[in-house]
Amino acid sequence: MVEHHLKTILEKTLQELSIDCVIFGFHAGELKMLLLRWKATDGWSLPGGRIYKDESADHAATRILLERTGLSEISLHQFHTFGDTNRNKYFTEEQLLHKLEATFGSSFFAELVYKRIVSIGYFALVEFDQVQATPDWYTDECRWWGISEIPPLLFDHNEMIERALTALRQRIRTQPLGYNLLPEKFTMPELQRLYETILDKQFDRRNFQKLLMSYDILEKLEEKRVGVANKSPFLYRFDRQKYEAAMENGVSFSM
Amino acid sequence: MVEHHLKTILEKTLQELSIDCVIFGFHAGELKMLLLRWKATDGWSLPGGRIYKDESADHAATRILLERTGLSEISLHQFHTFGDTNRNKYFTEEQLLHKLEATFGSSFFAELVYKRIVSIGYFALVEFDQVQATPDWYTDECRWWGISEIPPLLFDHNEMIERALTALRQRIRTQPLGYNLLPEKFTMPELQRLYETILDKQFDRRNFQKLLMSYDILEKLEEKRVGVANKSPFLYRFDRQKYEAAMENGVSFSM
DNA sequence: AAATCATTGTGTAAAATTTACGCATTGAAT
DNA sequence: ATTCAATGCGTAAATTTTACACAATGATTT
Repeated sequence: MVEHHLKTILEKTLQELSIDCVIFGFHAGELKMLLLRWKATDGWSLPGGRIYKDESADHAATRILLERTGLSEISLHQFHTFGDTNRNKYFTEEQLLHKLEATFGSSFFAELVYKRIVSIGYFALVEFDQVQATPDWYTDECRWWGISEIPPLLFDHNEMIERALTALRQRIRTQPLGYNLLPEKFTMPELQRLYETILDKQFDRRNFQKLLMSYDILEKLEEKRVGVANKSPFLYRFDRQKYEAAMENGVSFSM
Repeated sequence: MVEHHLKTILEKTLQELSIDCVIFGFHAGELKMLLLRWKATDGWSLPGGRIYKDESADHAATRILLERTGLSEISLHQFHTFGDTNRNKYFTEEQLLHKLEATFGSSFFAELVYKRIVSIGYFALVEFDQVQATPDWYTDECRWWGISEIPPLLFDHNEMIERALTALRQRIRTQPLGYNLLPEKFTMPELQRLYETILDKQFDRRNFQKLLMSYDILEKLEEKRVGVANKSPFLYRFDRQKYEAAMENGVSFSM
């Protein structure tokens, strides 16, 4: 089964290139990302895949995101291309080949997967509860990991996550963030916690609110979040149009 | 000759990937970049090349920069990977194939070069006068073009330049710039003109000087530029150590 | 030789932004 | 009924950014 799949895919896709996606979610006050456990191993990796011969790299990334999460219409950001000759950074060659053989059931196929491949890295921000985490044909398990508990991953995927985070942190300084990452309605403290988590920094809630409101992308609703401890906070929602305008024109998050 | 070279190279390099470099220089108050004219055609492109099978993408970019300019020890920045299925954006398929045939002397090789290739884009900043502009084995001419006079280029290279410029403009906001782009000693107005050219914006020279001096990367020399019209300006030089520290820690160019 | 003039060197006040911080209110939990 | 942690709202201080003027220089012109 796995062998058949691999053979078919190898024929239809580019041989020297692949895609890897860092899919960020936000839950329980922590930044999380989706990881996959390779069949019959304890080896984890980022969601990734190959590029069909008649498919653009961007399309491949979008397709992979859809396959792993069920989500479409999510914007993906290409952040770096990983072109080292040996991208097996953490394990020994023997360890990695052993894992690959366990997954693919033959050393022939393991070698094919092990050979030099350049990978284009994309990251995406998705709404945690909307994700239907779905494994690959070569993975047993697909689940969220908190950013602080990520284990040593296959290939150079730990470095990929580092770089994706750097790119995200760079991005948050000039683009609004939260749409697709938070539920439709959210409170100001929730939005603040998202920013604080990504930048690993605390903000004064009064100044944070002032700055975010100055972007003119938030709509304050009549409703409040009920049933929560203490004073019930107002709910907010992004104004789609204004949010997109702010993406175009850029903002300056300078806290 | 060209055919032999192509055959040899095709064997030793990755088949589906290439590198393209946007090499920026600064001269006569204008931002310039190196372009190559393909043999026996009027078609211009960015300097580029293939990646050897045992060579990292970064190394290939460094090597290409060295081959075209004679310069080493220049930092290259990967800014985007171009993965569309059809990267011939400006000419018709017929026009492009015609040019490639003129260069390679056979439709067989033209087709090989025409097929789908994903390209990793790098940009570099170099000192204009230090560059020994050297053509490829498949190009007749290598020379500087002012940014405002760039013609329609082969493949998607106009888009590449746009993206490289965007990346450079992004970069200048958080990293110091000028080392490797200006001669060793330069005046404050010269440095300012560089910033103004890249960002296409004018600054107040007093505020500019104050901000740049606040980075603590410049050494003011005793000397002045002589023989120049009007009041002779002081010369400055980057303090290599402090410059690199500022690259690490980042600066905030907020004018 | 004197006058001209474009360019450079230098400092300060006003405006805008960012930061710091206090008190009243709410509503679940005690 | 009281407590208490979290929220809503506003203002003063500090810092940063912006705006701006006049003296000095030295090649060029008269």
